[in-house]
Amino acid sequence: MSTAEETAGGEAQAWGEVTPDAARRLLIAAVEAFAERGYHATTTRDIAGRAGMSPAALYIHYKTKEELLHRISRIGHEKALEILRTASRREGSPTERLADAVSSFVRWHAGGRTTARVVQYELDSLGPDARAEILALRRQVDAEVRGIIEDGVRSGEFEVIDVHGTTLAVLSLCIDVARWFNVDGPRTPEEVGALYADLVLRMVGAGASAAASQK
Amino acid sequence: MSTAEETAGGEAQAWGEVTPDAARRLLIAAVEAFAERGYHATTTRDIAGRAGMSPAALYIHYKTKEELLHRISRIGHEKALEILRTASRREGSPTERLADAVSSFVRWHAGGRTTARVVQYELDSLGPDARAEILALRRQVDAEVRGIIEDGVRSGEFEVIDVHGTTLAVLSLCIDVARWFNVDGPRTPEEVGALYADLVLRMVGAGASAAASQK
DNA sequence: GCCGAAGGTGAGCGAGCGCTTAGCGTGGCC
DNA sequence: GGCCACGCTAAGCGCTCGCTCACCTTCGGC
Repeated sequence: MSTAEETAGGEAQAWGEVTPDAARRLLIAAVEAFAERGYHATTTRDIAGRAGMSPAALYIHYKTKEELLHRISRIGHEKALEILRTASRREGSPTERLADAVSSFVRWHAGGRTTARVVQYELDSLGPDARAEILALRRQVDAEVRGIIEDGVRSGEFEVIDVHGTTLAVLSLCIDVARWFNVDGPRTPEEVGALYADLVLRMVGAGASAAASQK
Repeated sequence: MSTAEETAGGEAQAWGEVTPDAARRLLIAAVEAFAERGYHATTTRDIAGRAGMSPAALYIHYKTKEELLHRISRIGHEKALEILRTASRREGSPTERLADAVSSFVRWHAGGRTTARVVQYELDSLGPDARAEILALRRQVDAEVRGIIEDGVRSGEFEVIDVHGTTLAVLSLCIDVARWFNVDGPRTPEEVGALYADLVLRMVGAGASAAASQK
Protein backbone atom coordinates (compact mmCIF):
# COMPACT_ATOMS: atom_id res chain seq x y z
CA MET A 1 0.00 0.00 0.00
CA SER A 2 2.85 2.35 0.78
CA THR A 3 5.26 0.63 -1.57
CA ALA A 4 6.43 2.40 -4.70
CA GLU A 5 3.08 3.52 -5.90
CA GLU A 6 2.33 6.16 -8.48
CA THR A 7 4.13 9.33 -9.33
CA ALA A 8 3.33 10.92 -12.66
CA GLY A 9 1.60 9.30 -15.59
CA GLY A 10 1.61 5.77 -14.28
CA GLU A 11 -0.59 5.65 -11.20
CA ALA A 12 -1.87 2.21 -12.12
CA GLN A 13 -2.35 1.44 -8.42
CA ALA A 14 -5.60 -0.07 -7.28
CA TRP A 15 -7.18 -0.86 -10.62
CA GLY A 16 -5.93 -4.42 -10.32
CA GLU A 17 -9.39 -5.62 -9.48
CA VAL A 18 -10.72 -4.54 -12.87
CA THR A 19 -10.80 -7.33 -15.42
CA PRO A 20 -10.31 -8.22 -18.21
CA ASP A 21 -7.09 -6.50 -19.14
CA ALA A 22 -8.60 -4.45 -21.95
CA ALA A 23 -11.30 -3.10 -19.66
CA ARG A 24 -8.67 -2.04 -17.15
CA ARG A 25 -6.59 -0.30 -19.80
CA LEU A 26 -9.65 1.62 -20.94
CA LEU A 27 -10.48 2.59 -17.37
CA ILE A 28 -6.98 3.90 -16.70
CA ALA A 29 -7.05 5.79 -19.99
CA ALA A 30 -10.37 7.32 -18.98
CA VAL A 31 -9.03 8.40 -15.58
CA GLU A 32 -6.13 10.19 -17.21
CA ALA A 33 -8.29 11.86 -19.82
CA PHE A 34 -11.00 12.92 -17.37
CA ALA A 35 -8.41 14.34 -14.98
CA GLU A 36 -6.68 16.28 -17.73
CA ARG A 37 -9.61 17.72 -19.59
CA GLY A 38 -12.71 17.02 -17.51
CA TYR A 39 -15.45 14.51 -18.23
CA HIS A 40 -17.44 16.54 -20.71
CA ALA A 41 -14.43 17.70 -22.67
CA THR A 42 -13.16 14.14 -23.04
CA THR A 43 -14.21 12.17 -26.10
CA THR A 44 -14.67 8.44 -26.33
CA ARG A 45 -12.22 8.51 -29.24
CA ASP A 46 -9.61 10.04 -26.95
CA ILE A 47 -10.09 7.38 -24.28
CA ALA A 48 -9.94 4.54 -26.80
CA GLY A 49 -6.88 6.10 -28.44
CA ARG A 50 -4.98 6.31 -25.15
CA ALA A 51 -5.75 2.65 -24.55
CA GLY A 52 -4.47 1.81 -28.04
CA MET A 53 -7.84 0.73 -29.34
CA SER A 54 -10.47 1.80 -31.80
CA PRO A 55 -13.41 3.93 -30.59
CA ALA A 56 -15.81 1.02 -30.92
CA ALA A 57 -13.80 -1.19 -28.56
CA LEU A 58 -14.93 0.91 -25.62
CA TYR A 59 -18.51 -0.25 -26.03
CA ILE A 60 -17.62 -3.90 -25.75
CA HIS A 61 -16.59 -3.37 -22.13
CA TYR A 62 -18.75 -0.43 -21.09
CA LYS A 63 -22.28 0.45 -22.01
CA THR A 64 -21.73 4.21 -22.07
CA LYS A 65 -19.08 6.82 -21.38
CA GLU A 66 -20.90 7.59 -18.14
CA GLU A 67 -20.50 4.02 -16.95
CA LEU A 68 -16.74 4.54 -17.09
CA LEU A 69 -17.01 7.57 -14.81
CA HIS A 70 -19.35 5.71 -12.50
CA ARG A 71 -16.96 2.79 -12.12
CA ILE A 72 -14.00 5.10 -11.53
CA SER A 73 -15.93 7.09 -8.98
CA ARG A 74 -17.15 4.07 -7.05
CA ILE A 75 -13.78 2.35 -6.91
CA GLY A 76 -12.12 5.62 -5.91
CA HIS A 77 -14.58 6.38 -3.17
CA GLU A 78 -14.30 2.85 -1.81
CA LYS A 79 -10.54 3.23 -1.68
CA ALA A 80 -10.85 6.59 0.09
CA LEU A 81 -13.27 5.12 2.60
CA GLU A 82 -10.98 2.18 3.23
CA ILE A 83 -8.07 4.51 3.95
CA LEU A 84 -10.06 6.48 6.50
CA ARG A 85 -11.54 3.38 8.10
CA THR A 86 -8.09 1.86 8.55
CA ALA A 87 -6.87 4.99 10.32
CA SER A 88 -10.04 5.40 12.31
CA ARG A 89 -10.22 1.86 13.64
CA ARG A 90 -6.62 1.34 14.57
CA GLU A 91 -5.66 1.52 18.20
CA GLY A 92 -4.37 4.76 19.62
CA SER A 93 -5.57 8.06 20.96
CA PRO A 94 -7.96 10.23 18.94
CA THR A 95 -5.04 12.57 18.31
CA GLU A 96 -2.97 9.80 16.78
CA ARG A 97 -5.89 8.41 14.82
CA LEU A 98 -6.85 11.81 13.41
CA ALA A 99 -3.27 12.58 12.43
CA ASP A 100 -3.03 9.19 10.76
CA ALA A 101 -6.33 9.63 8.95
CA VAL A 102 -5.47 13.08 7.64
CA SER A 103 -1.94 12.28 6.58
CA SER A 104 -2.88 9.08 4.74
CA PHE A 105 -5.96 10.67 3.17
CA VAL A 106 -3.87 13.61 1.99
CA ARG A 107 -1.13 11.34 0.69
CA TRP A 108 -3.74 9.56 -1.40
CA HIS A 109 -5.07 12.82 -2.82
CA ALA A 110 -1.62 14.16 -3.59
CA GLY A 111 0.05 11.00 -4.85
CA GLY A 112 -2.94 9.78 -6.78
CA ARG A 113 -3.95 13.25 -7.84
CA THR A 114 -5.07 12.10 -11.27
CA THR A 115 -7.55 9.64 -9.83
CA ALA A 116 -8.54 11.84 -6.90
CA ARG A 117 -9.36 14.72 -9.20
CA VAL A 118 -11.85 12.67 -11.12
CA VAL A 119 -13.29 11.11 -7.99
CA GLN A 120 -13.75 14.39 -6.14
CA TYR A 121 -14.58 16.84 -8.89
CA GLU A 122 -16.60 15.04 -11.53
CA LEU A 123 -19.42 13.97 -9.23
CA ASP A 124 -21.90 16.31 -10.89
CA SER A 125 -21.30 14.71 -14.27
CA LEU A 126 -22.95 11.51 -13.08
CA GLY A 127 -26.63 10.82 -13.64
CA PRO A 128 -29.04 10.96 -10.67
CA ASP A 129 -28.89 7.26 -9.75
CA ALA A 130 -25.14 6.90 -9.89
CA ARG A 131 -24.79 10.21 -8.09
CA ALA A 132 -27.03 9.06 -5.25
CA GLU A 133 -24.98 5.89 -4.83
CA ILE A 134 -21.74 7.84 -4.60
CA LEU A 135 -23.23 10.37 -2.20
CA ALA A 136 -24.04 7.50 0.18
CA LEU A 137 -20.34 6.58 0.19
CA ARG A 138 -19.43 10.19 0.88
CA ARG A 139 -21.69 10.25 3.91
CA GLN A 140 -19.79 7.24 5.24
CA VAL A 141 -16.52 9.10 4.67
CA ASP A 142 -17.88 12.04 6.61
CA ALA A 143 -19.10 9.82 9.44
CA GLU A 144 -15.70 8.21 9.79
CA VAL A 145 -13.90 11.51 10.33
CA ARG A 146 -16.64 12.88 12.54
CA GLY A 147 -16.33 9.76 14.69
CA ILE A 148 -12.69 10.43 15.43
CA ILE A 149 -13.36 14.06 16.29
CA GLU A 150 -16.22 13.11 18.57
CA ASP A 151 -13.97 10.63 20.33
CA GLY A 152 -11.40 13.34 20.88
CA VAL A 153 -13.97 15.75 22.24
CA ARG A 154 -15.33 13.09 24.57
CA SER A 155 -11.87 12.21 25.88
CA GLY A 156 -11.07 15.89 26.38
CA GLU A 157 -8.15 15.82 23.95
CA PHE A 158 -9.91 18.06 21.44
CA GLU A 159 -11.62 21.35 21.98
CA VAL A 160 -14.20 21.77 19.24
CA ILE A 161 -17.39 23.82 19.37
CA ASP A 162 -18.97 22.90 16.03
CA VAL A 163 -18.17 19.23 15.40
CA HIS A 164 -20.10 18.98 12.13
CA GLY A 165 -18.64 22.19 10.75
CA THR A 166 -15.12 21.25 11.74
CA THR A 167 -15.49 17.79 10.18
CA LEU A 168 -16.61 19.45 6.97
CA ALA A 169 -13.63 21.79 7.05
CA VAL A 170 -11.13 18.99 7.69
CA LEU A 171 -12.46 16.92 4.82
CA SER A 172 -12.67 19.95 2.57
CA LEU A 173 -9.04 20.79 3.29
CA CYS A 174 -7.90 17.27 2.42
CA ILE A 175 -10.02 16.93 -0.69
CA ASP A 176 -8.93 20.24 -2.15
CA VAL A 177 -5.36 18.92 -2.24
CA ALA A 178 -6.38 17.12 -5.42
CA ARG A 179 -7.08 20.49 -7.04
CA TRP A 180 -3.82 22.29 -6.35
CA PHE A 181 -1.22 19.58 -5.81
CA ASN A 182 1.43 19.58 -8.49
CA VAL A 183 3.59 16.53 -9.03
CA ASP A 184 6.40 18.76 -10.29
CA GLY A 185 6.00 21.15 -7.36
CA PRO A 186 8.29 21.54 -4.38
CA ARG A 187 6.39 19.24 -1.99
CA THR A 188 6.12 15.48 -1.83
CA PRO A 189 2.79 13.85 -0.88
CA GLU A 190 4.41 12.78 2.39
CA GLU A 191 5.40 16.34 3.26
CA VAL A 192 1.94 17.69 2.55
CA GLY A 193 0.42 14.85 4.58
CA ALA A 194 2.61 15.70 7.57
CA LEU A 195 1.93 19.43 7.29
CA TYR A 196 -1.82 18.89 7.01
CA ALA A 197 -1.92 16.48 9.94
CA ASP A 198 -0.29 19.16 12.06
CA LEU A 199 -2.68 21.87 10.82
CA VAL A 200 -5.73 19.70 11.47
CA LEU A 201 -4.60 18.86 15.00
CA ARG A 202 -4.34 22.58 15.63
CA MET A 203 -7.83 23.07 14.20
CA VAL A 204 -9.35 20.65 16.70
CA GLY A 205 -7.39 22.12 19.55
CA ALA A 206 -5.29 19.04 20.19
CA GLY A 207 -2.31 19.95 22.29
CA ALA A 208 -4.14 22.80 23.97
CA SER A 209 -3.94 20.75 27.13
CA ALA A 210 -1.02 18.54 26.11
CA ALA A 211 1.91 18.78 23.70
CA ALA A 212 0.72 17.24 20.42
CA SER A 213 2.76 18.32 17.41
CA GLN A 214 5.43 15.78 18.11
CA LYS A 215 6.42 12.97 15.72
CA MET B 1 -20.49 45.75 0.01
CA SER B 2 -22.11 43.97 2.93
CA THR B 3 -25.59 45.22 2.10
CA ALA B 4 -28.27 42.76 1.05
CA GLU B 5 -26.35 41.01 -1.64
CA GLU B 6 -27.21 37.76 -3.32
CA THR B 7 -28.85 34.69 -1.95
CA ALA B 8 -30.11 32.15 -4.45
CA GLY B 9 -30.65 32.64 -8.15
CA GLY B 10 -30.23 36.41 -8.21
CA GLU B 11 -26.64 37.17 -7.33
CA ALA B 12 -26.50 40.05 -9.78
CA GLN B 13 -23.98 41.79 -7.54
CA ALA B 14 -20.82 43.15 -9.04
CA TRP B 15 -21.65 42.81 -12.72
CA GLY B 16 -22.78 46.43 -12.77
CA GLU B 17 -19.61 47.45 -14.55
CA VAL B 18 -20.47 45.34 -17.58
CA THR B 19 -22.17 47.28 -20.35
CA PRO B 20 -24.28 47.39 -22.43
CA ASP B 21 -27.26 45.80 -20.74
CA ALA B 22 -27.55 42.90 -23.18
CA ALA B 23 -23.90 41.98 -22.66
CA ARG B 24 -24.43 41.94 -18.90
CA ARG B 25 -27.51 39.74 -19.17
CA LEU B 26 -25.57 37.29 -21.29
CA LEU B 27 -22.70 37.29 -18.82
CA ILE B 28 -24.98 36.56 -15.86
CA ALA B 29 -26.72 33.84 -17.84
CA ALA B 30 -23.32 32.33 -18.61
CA VAL B 31 -22.28 32.39 -14.95
CA GLU B 32 -25.41 30.51 -13.94
CA ALA B 33 -25.08 27.97 -16.73
CA PHE B 34 -21.35 27.37 -16.16
CA ALA B 35 -21.89 26.96 -12.42
CA GLU B 36 -24.74 24.52 -12.92
CA ARG B 37 -23.36 22.31 -15.65
CA GLY B 38 -19.71 23.27 -16.11
CA TYR B 39 -18.16 25.15 -18.99
CA HIS B 40 -17.86 22.31 -21.46
CA ALA B 41 -21.34 20.97 -20.82
CA THR B 42 -22.90 24.38 -21.37
CA THR B 43 -24.05 25.27 -24.87
CA THR B 44 -24.16 28.73 -26.38
CA ARG B 45 -27.82 28.07 -27.11
CA ASP B 46 -28.43 27.55 -23.39
CA ILE B 47 -26.69 30.80 -22.45
CA ALA B 48 -28.56 32.81 -25.06
CA GLY B 49 -31.84 31.18 -24.06
CA ARG B 50 -31.38 32.08 -20.38
CA ALA B 51 -30.76 35.68 -21.44
CA GLY B 52 -33.92 35.63 -23.55
CA MET B 53 -32.09 35.94 -26.85
CA SER B 54 -31.35 33.95 -29.96
CA PRO B 55 -28.10 31.94 -30.18
CA ALA B 56 -26.65 34.40 -32.69
CA ALA B 57 -27.02 37.37 -30.35
CA LEU B 58 -24.20 36.09 -28.18
CA TYR B 59 -21.68 36.71 -30.93
CA ILE B 60 -22.58 40.38 -31.23
CA HIS B 61 -21.17 40.99 -27.75
CA TYR B 62 -18.57 38.26 -27.40
CA LYS B 63 -16.20 36.79 -29.91
CA THR B 64 -16.35 33.24 -28.55
CA LYS B 65 -17.82 31.23 -25.71
CA GLU B 66 -14.38 31.22 -24.13
CA GLU B 67 -14.32 35.03 -24.01
CA LEU B 68 -17.35 34.87 -21.74
CA LEU B 69 -15.52 32.59 -19.32
CA HIS B 70 -12.43 34.76 -19.49
CA ARG B 71 -14.39 37.92 -18.63
CA ILE B 72 -16.20 36.18 -15.76
CA SER B 73 -12.96 34.79 -14.42
CA ARG B 74 -11.10 38.10 -14.55
CA ILE B 75 -13.86 40.13 -12.92
CA GLY B 76 -14.31 37.46 -10.25
CA HIS B 77 -10.63 37.25 -9.44
CA GLU B 78 -10.37 41.03 -9.25
CA LYS B 79 -13.25 41.05 -6.80
CA ALA B 80 -11.65 38.32 -4.69
CA LEU B 81 -8.34 40.18 -4.67
CA GLU B 82 -10.08 43.40 -3.65
CA ILE B 83 -11.76 41.65 -0.72
CA LEU B 84 -8.46 40.28 0.57
CA ARG B 85 -6.61 43.56 0.02
CA THR B 86 -9.23 45.46 2.00
CA ALA B 87 -8.85 43.08 4.92
CA SER B 88 -5.09 42.93 4.64
CA ARG B 89 -4.49 46.69 4.56
CA ARG B 90 -6.87 47.78 7.26
CA GLU B 91 -5.42 48.72 10.62
CA GLY B 92 -5.31 46.12 13.34
CA SER B 93 -3.22 43.22 14.55
CA PRO B 94 -2.33 40.36 12.21
CA THR B 95 -4.81 38.24 14.14
CA GLU B 96 -7.63 40.67 13.46
CA ARG B 97 -6.62 41.17 9.84
CA LEU B 98 -6.37 37.43 9.16
CA ALA B 99 -9.75 36.76 10.78
CA ASP B 100 -11.25 39.57 8.72
CA ALA B 101 -9.67 38.32 5.50
CA VAL B 102 -10.82 34.74 6.00
CA SER B 103 -14.35 35.55 7.10
CA SER B 104 -15.01 38.01 4.25
CA PHE B 105 -13.33 35.77 1.68
CA VAL B 106 -15.42 32.82 2.86
CA ARG B 107 -18.61 34.90 2.88
CA TRP B 108 -17.95 35.78 -0.74
CA HIS B 109 -17.42 32.13 -1.70
CA ALA B 110 -20.51 30.96 0.16
CA GLY B 111 -22.90 33.79 -0.68
CA GLY B 112 -21.77 34.13 -4.27
CA ARG B 113 -21.29 30.43 -4.68
CA THR B 114 -22.54 30.46 -8.26
CA THR B 115 -19.92 32.96 -9.35
CA ALA B 116 -17.20 31.59 -7.12
CA ARG B 117 -17.65 28.11 -8.51
CA VAL B 118 -16.99 29.28 -12.02
CA VAL B 119 -14.12 31.50 -10.96
CA GLN B 120 -12.35 28.85 -8.91
CA TYR B 121 -13.08 25.65 -10.76
CA GLU B 122 -13.22 26.43 -14.47
CA LEU B 123 -9.71 27.81 -14.72
CA ASP B 124 -8.49 24.87 -16.77
CA SER B 125 -11.12 25.50 -19.42
CA LEU B 126 -9.39 28.73 -20.42
CA GLY B 127 -6.85 28.86 -23.22
CA PRO B 128 -3.15 29.31 -22.38
CA ASP B 129 -3.07 33.12 -22.67
CA ALA B 130 -6.17 33.81 -20.62
CA ARG B 131 -5.08 31.18 -18.13
CA ALA B 132 -1.70 32.87 -17.66
CA GLU B 133 -3.37 36.21 -17.02
CA ILE B 134 -5.64 34.74 -14.36
CA LEU B 135 -2.79 32.85 -12.72
CA ALA B 136 -1.00 36.18 -12.24
CA LEU B 137 -4.03 37.43 -10.30
CA ARG B 138 -4.01 34.27 -8.20
CA ARG B 139 -0.39 34.82 -7.27
CA GLN B 140 -1.38 38.26 -5.98
CA VAL B 141 -4.16 36.65 -3.93
CA ASP B 142 -1.64 34.25 -2.45
CA ALA B 143 0.82 37.04 -1.69
CA GLU B 144 -1.84 39.02 0.16
CA VAL B 145 -2.63 36.19 2.57
CA ARG B 146 0.99 35.22 2.97
CA GLY B 147 1.74 38.83 3.89
CA ILE B 148 -0.66 38.76 6.81
CA ILE B 149 0.72 35.47 8.07
CA GLU B 150 4.30 36.73 7.81
CA ASP B 151 3.32 39.81 9.79
CA GLY B 152 1.86 37.61 12.49
CA VAL B 153 4.95 35.44 12.66
CA ARG B 154 7.17 38.50 12.84
CA SER B 155 5.13 40.02 15.64
CA GLY B 156 5.11 36.74 17.52
CA GLU B 157 1.35 36.40 17.43
CA PHE B 158 1.45 33.40 15.12
CA GLU B 159 3.45 30.24 15.42
CA VAL B 160 3.91 28.83 11.93
CA ILE B 161 6.71 26.61 10.70
CA ASP B 162 5.89 26.40 6.98
CA VAL B 163 4.53 29.81 5.96
CA HIS B 164 4.07 28.96 2.29
CA GLY B 165 2.38 25.66 3.01
CA THR B 166 0.10 27.16 5.61
CA THR B 167 -0.88 30.00 3.23
CA LEU B 168 -1.75 27.41 0.63
CA ALA B 169 -3.85 25.48 3.12
CA VAL B 170 -5.72 28.57 4.32
CA LEU B 171 -6.58 29.63 0.79
CA SER B 172 -7.47 26.08 -0.19
CA LEU B 173 -9.84 25.82 2.75
CA CYS B 174 -11.61 29.05 1.81
CA ILE B 175 -11.81 28.31 -1.91
CA ASP B 176 -13.25 24.85 -1.42
CA VAL B 177 -16.27 26.42 0.27
CA ALA B 178 -17.52 27.17 -3.24
CA ARG B 179 -17.61 23.43 -3.93
CA TRP B 180 -19.63 22.20 -0.96
CA PHE B 181 -21.62 25.19 0.25
CA ASN B 182 -25.35 24.70 -0.18
CA VAL B 183 -27.68 27.68 -0.15
CA ASP B 184 -30.46 25.49 1.21
CA GLY B 185 -28.18 23.96 3.83
CA PRO B 186 -28.15 24.63 7.57
CA ARG B 187 -25.44 27.30 7.59
CA THR B 188 -25.47 30.92 6.48
CA PRO B 189 -22.42 32.42 4.77
CA GLU B 190 -21.85 34.51 7.89
CA GLU B 191 -21.78 31.44 10.13
CA VAL B 192 -19.32 29.64 7.90
CA GLY B 193 -17.18 32.76 7.74
CA ALA B 194 -17.03 32.99 11.54
CA LEU B 195 -16.31 29.28 11.95
CA TYR B 196 -13.55 29.36 9.37
CA ALA B 197 -11.94 32.48 10.81
CA ASP B 198 -11.71 30.65 14.13
CA LEU B 199 -10.28 27.50 12.53
CA VAL B 200 -7.68 29.46 10.59
CA LEU B 201 -6.54 31.35 13.69
CA ARG B 202 -6.02 27.99 15.34
CA MET B 203 -4.05 26.79 12.31
CA VAL B 204 -1.58 29.66 12.60
CA GLY B 205 -1.30 29.22 16.34
CA ALA B 206 -2.86 32.56 17.21
CA GLY B 207 -3.87 32.56 20.86
CA ALA B 208 -1.14 30.08 21.75
CA SER B 209 0.43 32.89 23.71
CA ALA B 210 -2.73 34.99 24.13
CA ALA B 211 -6.47 34.31 24.13
CA ALA B 212 -7.66 34.81 20.57
CA SER B 213 -10.92 33.06 19.77
CA GLN B 214 -12.96 35.93 21.11
CA LYS B 215 -15.58 37.85 19.10
C1' DG C 1 -38.81 61.72 -43.88
C1' DC C 2 -34.78 59.61 -45.17
C1' DC C 3 -30.37 57.16 -43.72
C1' DG C 4 -26.94 54.67 -41.52
C1' DA C 5 -25.41 52.47 -37.43
C1' DA C 6 -26.46 49.34 -33.71
C1' DG C 7 -28.56 45.34 -32.15
C1' DG C 8 -31.22 41.63 -33.17
C1' DT C 9 -33.18 37.14 -35.77
C1' DG C 10 -33.80 32.46 -38.54
C1' DA C 11 -31.63 29.34 -41.02
C1' DG C 12 -27.94 26.65 -41.58
C1' DC C 13 -22.67 25.53 -42.24
C1' DG C 14 -18.93 22.17 -41.29
C1' DA C 15 -17.21 19.54 -37.72
C1' DG C 16 -17.12 16.43 -34.16
C1' DC C 17 -19.85 14.02 -30.87
C1' DG C 18 -21.70 9.31 -28.58
C1' DC C 19 -22.78 5.23 -30.14
C1' DT C 20 -24.05 1.18 -33.64
C1' DT C 21 -23.44 -2.28 -36.98
C1' DA C 22 -21.46 -5.55 -40.29
C1' DG C 23 -17.73 -8.12 -40.71
C1' DC C 24 -12.88 -9.91 -39.77
C1' DG C 25 -9.13 -12.58 -37.41
C1' DT C 26 -7.96 -15.91 -34.03
C1' DG C 27 -7.68 -19.47 -30.50
C1' DG C 28 -9.98 -23.37 -27.86
C1' DC C 29 -12.80 -27.54 -28.36
C1' DC C 30 -14.60 -31.62 -30.39
C1' DG D 1 -9.89 -29.57 -39.40
C1' DG D 2 -14.29 -27.50 -39.07
C1' DC D 3 -16.82 -24.38 -36.08
C1' DC D 4 -18.10 -20.88 -33.31
C1' DA D 5 -17.61 -17.51 -29.56
C1' DC D 6 -14.93 -13.63 -28.50
C1' DG D 7 -12.46 -9.33 -29.07
C1' DC D 8 -11.84 -6.04 -32.07
C1' DT D 9 -12.09 -2.76 -36.26
C1' DA D 10 -13.78 0.32 -40.29
C1' DA D 11 -17.33 2.77 -41.54
C1' DG D 12 -20.82 5.56 -40.63
C1' DC D 13 -25.60 7.17 -38.55
C1' DG D 14 -28.14 10.74 -36.41
C1' DC D 15 -27.49 14.55 -33.77
C1' DT D 16 -25.84 18.68 -31.65
C1' DC D 17 -22.17 21.63 -31.24
C1' DG D 18 -19.79 26.56 -31.88
C1' DC D 19 -20.25 29.82 -34.93
C1' DT D 20 -21.69 32.57 -39.46
C1' DC D 21 -24.43 35.00 -42.69
C1' DA D 22 -28.11 37.35 -45.00
C1' DC D 23 -31.55 40.00 -43.62
C1' DC D 24 -34.72 42.67 -40.54
C1' DT D 25 -36.06 46.21 -37.10
C1' DT D 26 -35.53 50.37 -34.36
C1' DC D 27 -34.02 54.91 -33.57
C1' DG D 28 -31.27 59.36 -33.26
C1' DG D 29 -29.47 63.14 -36.39
C1' DC D 30 -30.32 66.38 -39.95
